[in-house]
Amino acid sequence: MSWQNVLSENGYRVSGPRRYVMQLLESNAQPMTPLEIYQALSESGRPLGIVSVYRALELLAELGLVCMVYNPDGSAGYVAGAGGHHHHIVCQNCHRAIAFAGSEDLSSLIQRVEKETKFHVSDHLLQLYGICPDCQKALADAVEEN
Amino acid sequence: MSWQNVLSENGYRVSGPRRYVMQLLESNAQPMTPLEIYQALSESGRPLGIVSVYRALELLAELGLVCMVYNPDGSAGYVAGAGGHHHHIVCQNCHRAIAFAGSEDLSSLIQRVEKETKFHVSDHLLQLYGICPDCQKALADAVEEN
DNA sequence: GACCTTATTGATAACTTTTTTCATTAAGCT
DNA sequence: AGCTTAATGAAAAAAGTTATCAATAAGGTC
Ligand SMILES: [Zn+2]
Ligand SMILES: [Zn+2]
Ligand SMILES: [Zn+2]
Ligand SMILES: [Zn+2]
Repeated sequence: MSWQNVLSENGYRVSGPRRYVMQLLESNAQPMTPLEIYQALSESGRPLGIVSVYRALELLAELGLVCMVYNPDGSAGYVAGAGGHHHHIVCQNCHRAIAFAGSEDLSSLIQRVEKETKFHVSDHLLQLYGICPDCQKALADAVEEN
Repeated sequence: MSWQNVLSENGYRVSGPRRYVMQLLESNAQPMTPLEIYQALSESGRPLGIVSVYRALELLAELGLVCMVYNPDGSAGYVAGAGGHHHHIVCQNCHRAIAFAGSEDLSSLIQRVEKETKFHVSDHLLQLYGICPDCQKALADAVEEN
């Protein structure tokens, strides 16, 4: 189901700002802050109030159409969400964030921790950090040049 | 090594504000925001500028003595860090955060994702969410009363 | 313990980010 | 095309964070 349909079927309108924000995030793998989104859209001739960016993000996040990605330094940004349970792997060099399916097997870990802490685990947050293929290549080339 | 020693050995002084913040976080399992820390300390007769809270947290985080815990809603707070590689499990009811050792086995997951995405994985962020033993009991009791 | 040096603090102000308010606009429906 | 009302934009308020600099106190020396 397209994000337009998700909006409609939940009784929300497919408005300009929502479309701009969604399309921008879909076209850009780097997580973006509200301000960055506002600036990018303004520069590309899609003037909208920054307030609308905040409101669009709030709604899109609620509907699971975008999600937050945390950087190791604690800063965070939004990326277009893949829908369903998934996680992101983030490049520490170019900050690109790629989703990977949540079919991971954490069950043995979760069982161990449940036994250890007596907690009941029902959810989790997982992100991987590393270097993307492009940056691996770029970094390797840079070394060669020396 | 105690956090006092970590400060000293890195050339930092064990000052009042740093002590206040560290002791508060050590005595409180719930992640706290800078403002919450400031208010709690003010109320308990340890007046300090909120600026000092920010500065203390920045330094303590850099030294790995405190760390950030993310709530499912995107908000975040600081808890006293256990040192070394570890993660937190957070109670969705009382927000208590307990550390668990990072001896988890994510290697098969990481290998799968590396193959899938061609990324080189070098780090990760993992948090579990659930219900702590106390809250399990409290919630069960609440049901019985009906 | 008194004294010295200098890292650290606190108060203020500046700045950034987020939320509120409300009149105006436009999305979706008929 | 016209209607209804959700959604937007501009401005202001509120909240959160960072910068500045004189005053303070931590840690070392005598
Ligand atoms: Zn990269
Ligand atoms: Zn998962
Ligand atoms: Zn609990
Ligand atoms: Zn780990």
